[in-house]
Amino acid sequence: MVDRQSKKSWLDAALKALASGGIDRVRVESLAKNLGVTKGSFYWHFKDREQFLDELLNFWAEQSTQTVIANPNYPTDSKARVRAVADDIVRLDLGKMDPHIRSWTQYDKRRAKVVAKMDKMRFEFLRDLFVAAGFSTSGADIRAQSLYRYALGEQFILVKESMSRRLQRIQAQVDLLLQE
Amino acid sequence: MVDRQSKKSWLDAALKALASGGIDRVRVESLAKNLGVTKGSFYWHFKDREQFLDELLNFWAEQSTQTVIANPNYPTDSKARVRAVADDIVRLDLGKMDPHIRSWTQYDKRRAKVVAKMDKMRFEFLRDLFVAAGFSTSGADIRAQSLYRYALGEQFILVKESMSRRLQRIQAQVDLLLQE
DNA sequence: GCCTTTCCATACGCACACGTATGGAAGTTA
DNA sequence: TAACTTCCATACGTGTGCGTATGGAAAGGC
Repeated sequence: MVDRQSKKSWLDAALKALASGGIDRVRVESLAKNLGVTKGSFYWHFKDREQFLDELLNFWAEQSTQTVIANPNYPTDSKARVRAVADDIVRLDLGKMDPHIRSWTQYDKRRAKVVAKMDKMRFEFLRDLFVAAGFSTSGADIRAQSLYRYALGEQFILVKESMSRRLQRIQAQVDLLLQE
Repeated sequence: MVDRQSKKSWLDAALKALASGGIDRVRVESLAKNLGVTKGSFYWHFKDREQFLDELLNFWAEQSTQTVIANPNYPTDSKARVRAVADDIVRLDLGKMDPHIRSWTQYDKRRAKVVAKMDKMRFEFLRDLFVAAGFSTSGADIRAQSLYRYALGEQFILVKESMSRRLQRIQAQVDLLLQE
């Protein structure tokens, strides 16, 4: 009658809830209602809400990593690759829920570590792109820092803009970073 | 015995709570406990929590505006002014609670408007700095967008870094933006 | 000194959400 | 088919937080 749930289906629902309004919308009974089950299911799959939120954070980290970093379809030309990645960052709304994640984990040391690790991974991914494009270590560093902050900031700007304008803008930013 | 409270003391406490863990830490009874009163006081000063949160958002907007934009002590030299502002952005942790604000208001259209207005003000303030530094309209535009996103992103990076390193980095970023 | 206004305490009802206890349905194994 | 495992429903206790009703203390006006 009612489909059986897996851990993943709970985590998927939780990610959606998180994106739609922050961590305090990730409620056991609310998710259960969305999934068409009761919390009896939840407490069979998970110990409690805290442990569930831990798994949720790891789940988010995995997904975010694979979305961009693990994409195998980028151009081989190093500068074109930077542009393609920048494009994806905006287009995929990669991390439209970063504000929720960060607002949630900011003062939770254990969880902040997971996010810090993500930041490190993402940054190093970008830095390697600039290194491949011929910049020195320090030059690639500052450019990667800049681009990553731009990407993060992009998600928090609440001014409405068209996608084309946002793409155009990040490309202008990349132009600035790639020059000289 | 107990000091009488004003609207402002409630809002101050709420801002602190917001910064310390997001909007769901802004609870009437919790704030009352911090202030050493009961919620009887709260409901005398405010209609309900919703209206209070509205006032809180405006309160935040005012404070954020005055902290940097209304600072009268910046250098007169246009490029030095950009550097001074960039310094303040990092040093004052201007908006260390932007993630909380944005996670909170993202899908609340009415409140998102307030935040969007803030974004617009901040951006225009930065853009005017670059215009004063001699850049064209479009050149100042892209640079201001870049710097603003950098400043926003700066608050969300959870990697621990020393203040001096952060200052050094944003100055390098400004160098990049000011060149040519 | 009395009255009014300002501000807060106390007590209550209510809704929501967590976690647990227990039973039962559906599938699996023997 | 009987026993066992997997997964979920139901019901309950508890805590927390919102909002209201009401009384009372403190301060100023008359």
